[in-house]
Amino acid sequence: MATNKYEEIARAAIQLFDEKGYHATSVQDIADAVGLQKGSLYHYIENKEELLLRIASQSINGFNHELEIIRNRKTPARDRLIQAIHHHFNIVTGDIQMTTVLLREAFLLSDEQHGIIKKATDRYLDLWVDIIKEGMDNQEFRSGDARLTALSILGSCNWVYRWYDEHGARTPQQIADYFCDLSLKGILA
Amino acid sequence: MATNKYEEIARAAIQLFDEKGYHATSVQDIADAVGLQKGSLYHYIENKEELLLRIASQSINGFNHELEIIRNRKTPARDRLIQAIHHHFNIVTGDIQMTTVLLREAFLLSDEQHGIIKKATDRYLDLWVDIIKEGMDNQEFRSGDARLTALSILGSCNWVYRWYDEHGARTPQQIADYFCDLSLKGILA
Amino acid sequence: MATNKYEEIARAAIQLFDEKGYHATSVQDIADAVGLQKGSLYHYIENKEELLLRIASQSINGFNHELEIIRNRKTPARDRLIQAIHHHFNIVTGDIQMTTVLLREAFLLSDEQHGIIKKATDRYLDLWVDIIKEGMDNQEFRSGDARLTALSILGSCNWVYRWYDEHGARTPQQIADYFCDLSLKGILA
Amino acid sequence: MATNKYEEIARAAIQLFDEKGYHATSVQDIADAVGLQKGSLYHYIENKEELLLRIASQSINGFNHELEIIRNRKTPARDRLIQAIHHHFNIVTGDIQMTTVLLREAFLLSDEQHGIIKKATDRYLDLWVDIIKEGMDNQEFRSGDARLTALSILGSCNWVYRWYDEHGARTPQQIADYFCDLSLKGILA
DNA sequence: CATGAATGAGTTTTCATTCAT
DNA sequence: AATGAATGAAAACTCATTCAT
Repeated sequence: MATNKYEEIARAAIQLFDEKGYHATSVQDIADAVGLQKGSLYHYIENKEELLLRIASQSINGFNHELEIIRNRKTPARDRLIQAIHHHFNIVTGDIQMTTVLLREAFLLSDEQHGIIKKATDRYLDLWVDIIKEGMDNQEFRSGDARLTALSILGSCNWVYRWYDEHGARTPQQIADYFCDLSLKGILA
Repeated sequence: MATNKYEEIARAAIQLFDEKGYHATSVQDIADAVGLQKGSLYHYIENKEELLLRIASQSINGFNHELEIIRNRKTPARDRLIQAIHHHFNIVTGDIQMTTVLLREAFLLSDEQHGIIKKATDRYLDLWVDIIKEGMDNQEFRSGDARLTALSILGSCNWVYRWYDEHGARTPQQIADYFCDLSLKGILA
Repeated sequence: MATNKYEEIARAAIQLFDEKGYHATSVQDIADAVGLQKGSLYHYIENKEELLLRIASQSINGFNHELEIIRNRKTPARDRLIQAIHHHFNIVTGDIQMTTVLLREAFLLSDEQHGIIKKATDRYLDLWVDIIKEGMDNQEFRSGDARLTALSILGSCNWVYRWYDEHGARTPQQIADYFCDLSLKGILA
Repeated sequence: MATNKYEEIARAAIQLFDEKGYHATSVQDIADAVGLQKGSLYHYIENKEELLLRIASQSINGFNHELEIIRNRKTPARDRLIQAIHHHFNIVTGDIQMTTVLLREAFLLSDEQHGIIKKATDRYLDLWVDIIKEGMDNQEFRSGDARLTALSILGSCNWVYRWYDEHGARTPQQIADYFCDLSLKGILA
């Protein structure tokens, strides 16, 4: 399944951190999941915390990478906002466990390591704000507080990790479309 | 300050669980915070998990109690939705630490105890759905998937616990107003 | 035997550190020796290293305390040197295990903690140097390098921890007398 | 530098055992120091303990070999004692790290292996005793307890490993001369 | 009500050694 | 000769909980 041992370990850790939380997952649990002895894990990871850091980093980098590209497109802000929402849904629903680790467990890192993640998630928010601000500036969007608007939309998109069910009736695409519509037009008749 | 010792303990626990997470907070930490010996805590709590359960229960009950009332009012759905958002903001910003414990730590409870919290939070969502569905039925709101709509609005309101800063420029009231406007009318010009 | 639990633990540790060395002695070994569980030890010590530090500190403080007094006496340097040698023998032979820990194991402490011991042992040497220098100045002793002389005499006295046998034929007093004679008059006929 | 790989490994081990002690030095540390993988070391050594044994053996054999020759010379005991002291200083100051390993770490060997070293160091003491006894018998030296005398002189010479500084003001030769003078004539004016 | 000693199971991590390649 | 993955035992330390006083 996994292309190499580290990936296998990280995948097991992601699943366990998602299910039980970082601290309730022992190194023994991870070792059991990949069929290694506890001690052998340390060929692949430096320690448990570094493993969490790598997982969280990989996750937020995935979010940032493409949003960076979307932000820079020369298309209407409205189109880019829709792309941003779809992109976000793709990542969250594509690996909901890893997203959960990022959003719920990363704060457990030591200040220094958490700072790395914090910086990257702040960057992610900034990209959303950029798009919205441009839309407000060119009057595609009603004027307002771009940051608050971004926090509102991003909040509803982030929350998805708490309720999305891959066996549910709707595809991620459909849900994302619905969320786009709500964000753009609101709920009033 | 605290009206009794249990309240004092719970308050210390809330603060510590918020800062460091449930598992990273030791019973010793809590004891230190209230100036008791570890052993003495057990006169007031049954065990650490029960303490978490009580905190989470108190929190979600606070959310549910008034929303129950709001839902039952005979006023337009639009008004009740606005009240729901304001109510939510009041509770989150009124005790952001307790909200954090509810939203981020409660899943660490054993299945049985987590079930209690899960049922109550599901109930909370249902109340939002009820209001929205009524608005859709009487054509105050555009027709759509009331549950998805509730998840979207509730998501953006829940996320507030991650970024709200009591020393920020805007009052909770102002932010809530802004969020109501966005939910109702969207961002398009 | 021991007047309190910490003393009991320290005594067990001294004996084990002497026999097997600090690193070859596990916390479990110490716990076994005093009939406690491993975890219970930590009511009395902060950690294993602090235990070593306390033992080494107690030991060197014992050496320094009385030599300080001897150095300050207004008696001939020769008398004080003899007292110093006797004092040293008393301490070494009175608790040869603790002396062994001080002389052989203290360097294993972290730099910071070892620094504390190093400073105190340097002080001890200085006291010997003081006495010898005064003897050289007032011509009780042949003139020479007081520090080298001190290192020579102290060296032969320290080495005692390696060979002294409490079941041997001579009492510490007798050995000390013999060493005094050698130091003062040499071996030549 | 090293003539072969084993020498290189032993040299690295000597340095590390001196700095950190035997148990605080991991096989990994030694491997790192010589630029090999941990596993590769085992082509050159049987195990860590055997490495310590070989180092300690080499060290004590160096001490014994020439003292054997000195003891057997047909020259006055006084001359041979002076040669013994100079010889000892040459070895200690010529490789103070190896001497440290011999004097401070060898006791960590298992009983059987430590026995080998113990026998050789006992032999070394015996050679000193022989010389001194001959000096006492032929009245070059004052009569007395030859073994105690040897322990006194050897002690001050051994202690050198604790304080000798190759960047110090005096050469090993000068220090040895000074120690010879003290041993022979004492410190009294 | 409060203490603090004691527990015992648990945690993460280290490490000397082996061995197939 | 060299590697590096794997082991398994052991290390120091933590912690929620109990209970006699």
